[in-house]
Amino acid sequence: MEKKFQAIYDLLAKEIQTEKIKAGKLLPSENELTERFATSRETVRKALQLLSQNGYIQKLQGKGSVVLEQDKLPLPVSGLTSFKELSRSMSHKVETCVTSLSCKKAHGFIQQVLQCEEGAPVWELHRLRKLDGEAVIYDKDFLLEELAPGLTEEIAGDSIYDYLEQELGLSISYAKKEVVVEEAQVEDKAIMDLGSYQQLVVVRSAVYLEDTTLFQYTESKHRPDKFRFVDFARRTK
Amino acid sequence: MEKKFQAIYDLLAKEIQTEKIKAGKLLPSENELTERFATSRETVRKALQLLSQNGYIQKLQGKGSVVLEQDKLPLPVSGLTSFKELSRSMSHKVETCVTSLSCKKAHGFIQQVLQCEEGAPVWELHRLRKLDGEAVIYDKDFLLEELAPGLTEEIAGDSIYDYLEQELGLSISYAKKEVVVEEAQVEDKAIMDLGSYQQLVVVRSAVYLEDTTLFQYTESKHRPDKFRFVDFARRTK
DNA sequence: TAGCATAACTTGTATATACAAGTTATGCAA
DNA sequence: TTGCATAACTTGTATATACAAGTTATGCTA
Repeated sequence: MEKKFQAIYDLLAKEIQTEKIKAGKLLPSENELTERFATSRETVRKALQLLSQNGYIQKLQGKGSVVLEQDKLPLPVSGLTSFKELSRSMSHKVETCVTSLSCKKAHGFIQQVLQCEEGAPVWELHRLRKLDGEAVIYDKDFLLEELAPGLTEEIAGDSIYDYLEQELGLSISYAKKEVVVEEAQVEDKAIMDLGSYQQLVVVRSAVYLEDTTLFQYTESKHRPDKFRFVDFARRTK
Repeated sequence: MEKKFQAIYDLLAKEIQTEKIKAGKLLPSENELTERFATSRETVRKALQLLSQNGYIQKLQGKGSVVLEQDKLPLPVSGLTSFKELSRSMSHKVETCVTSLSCKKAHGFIQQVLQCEEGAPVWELHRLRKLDGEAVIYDKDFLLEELAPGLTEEIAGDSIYDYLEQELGLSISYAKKEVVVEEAQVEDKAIMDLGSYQQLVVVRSAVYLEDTTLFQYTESKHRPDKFRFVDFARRTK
């Protein structure tokens, strides 16, 4: 059985997305929702909390839950969205080209960031991302071989996250991400359509599994004019 | 009386920060904490949820709550951190210089983004941020005059958020943020120490109050080599 | 000893109840 | 009509209980 609060979340999220409930309006009260879904108020509140965290609604004590504008709504919560998802929201033609996939022995920098044994087998995956025909993003992924033994070029060309979660049953838990601007290297210029750009936006991210082990390290280089990062931050404290 | 779960959160967060509880170790179980704080399990769970959201711990069903590494812990949750906070975590000399503060009548673009009446009074605040003596960040803030009537240059030179929250009692609720790279304008080059850089990282953010009204719009231009954005994303769904 | 079922933990979900705190509409009184 | 107390909403916090689901250690059995 699917979790109840998740089901309520999905249903309400869809109603907001399809504008069945319009922005600016109030959601039905917690008590009404409790009755409608034949559940307890706490369960409804968990669903509403999720909606709030993901930018669908804004809760106001004493008033109710206001539905927020959705047109500019950023992706779930930045940081774990794949290129595929990203392109779905923009309306562009997207291609992914695997330029290399090899299994190497970890050493030096990679061994250090992945926190694995010296010489442990590690997938090194290079992917070139094209947006409307132009090569504008270059990804280098490093992931532990023992955790994704069946990786192939075909799989890698699709969404890696989908493969990890659906096929391997690994559940990705959280990611740390850093965004900086760096000088384009000679090899970057050879691979990507950089035009006269001399700098690249570099996104480095570490993906952790549920057991807190570091699983994947990615360096993603973006042509500056095609880079866009959207973030939705909520005040917690 | 302070909220109980918040108090528990503060206490545990401090213990993690001061490494009284070390990274990699498990937190006491929910039942133990319930007893220790003489409260109910749900209250403890709310505190733990906050700790998890802010990257202090990682909850694992059946095992417990693992304390995460804190050294690389990014700022609270990106998006609402002020320049002052940012500089505190890095160890650099920081200066803020208010280059202009004026109250203008809203029109055109600004009237549109702030969603206010044509001609409504709006503060326009320009600030130059220096890092170790170099002018590397230029902020333009626009905020509704009626919500911050007593703004002065002195206040603006400090942290605006502190002023809004502590002095005016306004509670900031959430912010949308966009990060892109754009060509440096002639006036940018005149104001900032750009060297040979031709592009700037531009962060545009909208700050909302609890009643979901847009309150402040900020455009922050960063010299690319001094820009760094850190994000901590947690899988929600 | 080795293997395995099980007991004893852990966190996750769902329910019910009570009252606090904030907002809004009602309706009485001046 | 105006003003104000109040009632009737809303969401927020705190508590108690029950069972599900996942992990780990115990200890029995072969």
